Amino acid sequence: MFKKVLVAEDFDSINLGIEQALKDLNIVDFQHSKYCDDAFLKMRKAILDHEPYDLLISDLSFKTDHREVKIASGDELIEQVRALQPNIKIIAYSVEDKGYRIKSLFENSGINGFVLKGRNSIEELKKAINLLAVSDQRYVSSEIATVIQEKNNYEIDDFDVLILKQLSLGVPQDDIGATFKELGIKPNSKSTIEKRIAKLRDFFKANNTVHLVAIAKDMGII
Amino acid sequence: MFKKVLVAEDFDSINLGIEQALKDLNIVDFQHSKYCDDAFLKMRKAILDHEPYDLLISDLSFKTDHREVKIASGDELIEQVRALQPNIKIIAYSVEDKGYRIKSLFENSGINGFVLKGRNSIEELKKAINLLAVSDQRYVSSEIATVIQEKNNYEIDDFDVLILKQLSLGVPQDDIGATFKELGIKPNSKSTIEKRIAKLRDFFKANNTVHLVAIAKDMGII
DNA sequence: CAGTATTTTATGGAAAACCGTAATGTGATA
DNA sequence: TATCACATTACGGTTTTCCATAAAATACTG
Repeated sequence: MFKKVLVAEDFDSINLGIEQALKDLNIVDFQHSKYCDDAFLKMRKAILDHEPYDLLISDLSFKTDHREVKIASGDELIEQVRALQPNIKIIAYSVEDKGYRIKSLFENSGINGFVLKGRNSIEELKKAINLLAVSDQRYVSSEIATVIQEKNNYEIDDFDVLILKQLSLGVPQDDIGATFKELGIKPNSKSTIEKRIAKLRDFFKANNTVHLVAIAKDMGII
Repeated sequence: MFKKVLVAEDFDSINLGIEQALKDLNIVDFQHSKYCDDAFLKMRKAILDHEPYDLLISDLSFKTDHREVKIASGDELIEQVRALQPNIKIIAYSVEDKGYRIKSLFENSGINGFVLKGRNSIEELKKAINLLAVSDQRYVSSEIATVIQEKNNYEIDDFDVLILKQLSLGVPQDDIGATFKELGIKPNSKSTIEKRIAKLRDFFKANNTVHLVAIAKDMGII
């Protein structure tokens, strides 16, 4: 079982819940940080003290407040921790349920487990901890397991996201091409932009561009 | 102090946190429901048993799952509970931080307190409980207090929200008028719809309608 | 390298959105 | 009832978006 655990989570109420889970597993040596920066510093200090953590449980989104921070999101924290201490096990504990996002966490950020916050998530969290303590398998919340492997033949790429973002900022289609040209982004003709937007409308079954942006917002793509 | 408390909150981790807060206040008679429907049934049963709750702590948004529900959101739950048992104290405990929404909870749904989930929210929750137990004052999280009284000279009304909602659903401006006519909603000419949208664009400093809907989504108005 | 497919760009016309202005309707007031 | 203020509707012209088609550029293949 894990010997030393760090929890990065801003909400105090959830921290109390996680704490309970850890106690149930007889893990007594744990700390938590309400800011990513703090968490990272704790990780680094523990290494210097030759008492490194062997598990990180991290939320993904952190509220912003008066305090200025270097690491603003769990995504960033996880990536930096992975770089700092490659062998540590990392569990993301979040409400995020977009396959697109979770897949990326496994593939790009190198998490070992993903637990979806919800009605039964403390049990899931315990399961994840138990599994990762003894195995190098991945753990994924049961609810997510199906979502994560959905292969929508057409994958939204970064270019699509860029366009959606511009649209949501109120940039007219004509100007998007110009903006891209300035930024050195390759396809940038009015025509191509139009075509992509049409494809996105089609893909998301949106009636018009306003609808498209509303959907993209709902899905958290932008 | 409150004798009997009901907590409506779907996340188990947060429930554990709230539980801790109640224990700290020496409140031992409390239950929690992970679904609004359950919460409402519990409230009703308690009245029939002549042992009604005297405090409801409710989240606002509940995840949807396989289960079919009548009451889907904390907003609805609160309104129905207020109708069922007018004298009960109700605290909304949520991440919602839009002044527009919170104001409406006080004015239309009749909550007595609002506590914003966050890094120090359990303490705030305790304060709210302590205050409402002895007084009929409103309690509002300190962070929110400022936001809530911002008086934007122009108030977005229900008609505006209706239009924004239609737009976000992909209904073309021409058709919105027609839709309103069918529903018997009064101003419904193409011209008026146009004018209102223009006013909203102006108010939110949106470059175009796509931008407007993106902003409205961000602000949680729709 | 020629030939073919795919992507990007260009173009023009139709539809929708945008914008100002004028006409009409409605309610309050004296 | 007359008048004023204001909201609603109507209308026309301009801009932007939408959509189909075609040309040009690029990538792929034998």
